[in-house]
Amino acid sequence: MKASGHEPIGAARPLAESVGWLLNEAARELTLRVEEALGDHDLRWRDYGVLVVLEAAGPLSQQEIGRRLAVDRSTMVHIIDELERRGLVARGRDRADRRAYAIELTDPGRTLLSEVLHPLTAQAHDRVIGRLGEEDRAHLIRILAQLAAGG
Amino acid sequence: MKASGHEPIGAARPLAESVGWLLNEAARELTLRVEEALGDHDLRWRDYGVLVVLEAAGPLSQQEIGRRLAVDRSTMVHIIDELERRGLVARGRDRADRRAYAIELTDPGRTLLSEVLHPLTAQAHDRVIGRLGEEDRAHLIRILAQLAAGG
DNA sequence: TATTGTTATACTCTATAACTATA
DNA sequence: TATAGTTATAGAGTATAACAATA
Repeated sequence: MKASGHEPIGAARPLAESVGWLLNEAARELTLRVEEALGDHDLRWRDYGVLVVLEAAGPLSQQEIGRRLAVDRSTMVHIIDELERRGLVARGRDRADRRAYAIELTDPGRTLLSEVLHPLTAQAHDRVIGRLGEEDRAHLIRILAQLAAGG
Repeated sequence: MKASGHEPIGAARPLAESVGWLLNEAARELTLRVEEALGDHDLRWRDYGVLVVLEAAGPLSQQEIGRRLAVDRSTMVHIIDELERRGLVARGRDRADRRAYAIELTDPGRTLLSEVLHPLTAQAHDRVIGRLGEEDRAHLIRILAQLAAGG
């Protein structure tokens, strides 16, 4: 370990200088703000994620939505149950595979998304990353995308 | 809303382009890698956080540690219980306030941190942010610090 | 009165395993 | 035999509220 050619990695650093820590702090705060905003409409971060995925990709099976959001299919059942109960999504049938649903956005779901939820979450985002200059913001997105791509 | 002077914030964007999403993805992956590494020593992200805070700040009360890690004091009890049981921290008494403990790193705790845990977590970090060039890495840290400072 | 640590408790979130209907 | 959805259940993690000792 000592011969790894790196800076002294065992050195005592304040937590506030660790990338991992900072990354988690930033993510937590942003998630918190977004959930605050969504809370007015009794929605969670996850619910919004489902709606956004459907908006971008079109009808998907529950399992496929779960795969994209890293949520187990048994957990997806409850999430879709609730969104369906509120009329934001509908459980259509996949004609090619009758085991699977084709979960789709309803018109009210699509409208809520574009007229209320997107603006709200964008505002929440801005309250956090608005602290950054335009250039830093673009930089941040590019770097994060690079990290995500490597996963 | 329409007259806010912004880009069309209601536009359908793939989730993968949202800062919030990317931030959470990056944080989750990094945390996962770090926990993988710590798991070999039966420690969690939180436990490591406690040790690092103590290493950087010296003896602190349970509540103060919790405040810095955003953990409730009732939850801190269990975390410190376990770390104490394993001899990594000790519950010293705060002479100025006999209600509070002065939680301190033991010598084995300090040694484990510098000889094992710091190197392990640094390696885990590197496996994630090593994908970035030196310049981007510095940039990322600076930007995240800026975000954190604004909180 | 307020605060530290503690305990018991309850709640949220999530995954596991077993089932059904289809494939 | 394998897979989508479902259900019941169990586990982890956490916070809330009340209590004792001390401030």
